[in-house]
Amino acid sequence: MSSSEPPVYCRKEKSIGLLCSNFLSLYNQEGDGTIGLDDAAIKLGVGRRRIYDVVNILESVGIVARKGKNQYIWKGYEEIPRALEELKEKGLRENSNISGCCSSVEVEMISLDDAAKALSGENHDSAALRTKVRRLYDIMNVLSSMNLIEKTYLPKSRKPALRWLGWKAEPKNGSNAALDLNESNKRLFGTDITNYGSKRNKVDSSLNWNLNQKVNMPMHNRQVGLENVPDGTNLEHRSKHSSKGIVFGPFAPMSMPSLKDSEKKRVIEDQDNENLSSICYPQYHNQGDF
DNA sequence: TTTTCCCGCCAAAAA
DNA sequence: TTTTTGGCGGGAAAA
Repeated sequence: MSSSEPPVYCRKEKSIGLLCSNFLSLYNQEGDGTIGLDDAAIKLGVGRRRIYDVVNILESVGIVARKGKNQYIWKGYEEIPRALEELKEKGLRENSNISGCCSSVEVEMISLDDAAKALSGENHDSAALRTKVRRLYDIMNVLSSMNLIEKTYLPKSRKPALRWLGWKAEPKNGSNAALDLNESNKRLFGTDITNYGSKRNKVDSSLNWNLNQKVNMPMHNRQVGLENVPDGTNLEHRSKHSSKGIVFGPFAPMSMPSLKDSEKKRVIEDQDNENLSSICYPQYHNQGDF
């Protein structure tokens, strides 16, 4: 009758892409550089499982590195080129070429199911492929939240695809060959709180939806007001703490090694399964480090 | 309807 | 053993 709160469960507010953005915003200018998983989970208002999702991908890209149990360290965005290059080297080393695409060593755009196909080797199980696609969505969302890739569609087939964006180091403007991700960025960070403890199908309408407002903004000037939801005990404080105005650092600071047109989205394949050998491994094998 | 993909069960590695 | 990591797929929101 009277009190009719919009009890709509909004799925987008719980996405890992958003979680990744918040994670990066939170730990970017931490001088300490230490990242505790529980701390991150609490501060970002999600369960530990979701932190693993984000952190694993960030690790594969070099932004963070595992330090120990429940401990990661912040490496920074400048590690991205190096990490991607290593991933590519390893991918090329262990696998002559990827099954599926055999043109250049790098592709700037592949369809989703081509990627899933490549990740599955010769396995043509529809179930396995579907699982792969699900993982791919996860990875795509975090990588695109960092503007490393972009979700698009094939021009011809209208099928979902990913395009490599990277840092636009295009020596095309005639200026210095430095990077310029100033205005060429397409998809930008969303900045919201990630979780407020509402379930999937049922919503607790007893909390305020305090969403931040900046969603589209170049990365250098991105500012986030982080809201911590302390394990869902009292989430009744509205967004008013602007004290934590975090400015998102530039993606690639200043001294970017001259990365050629290499570094493709090999990240995805590698992080998902590093062994694209002749045989198909139905099992994942994440980072071979310790 | 199909596509997208969040949630969390639960098992494999660590501790 | 307990705890930490993280595959994996159900199934519901979104398109």
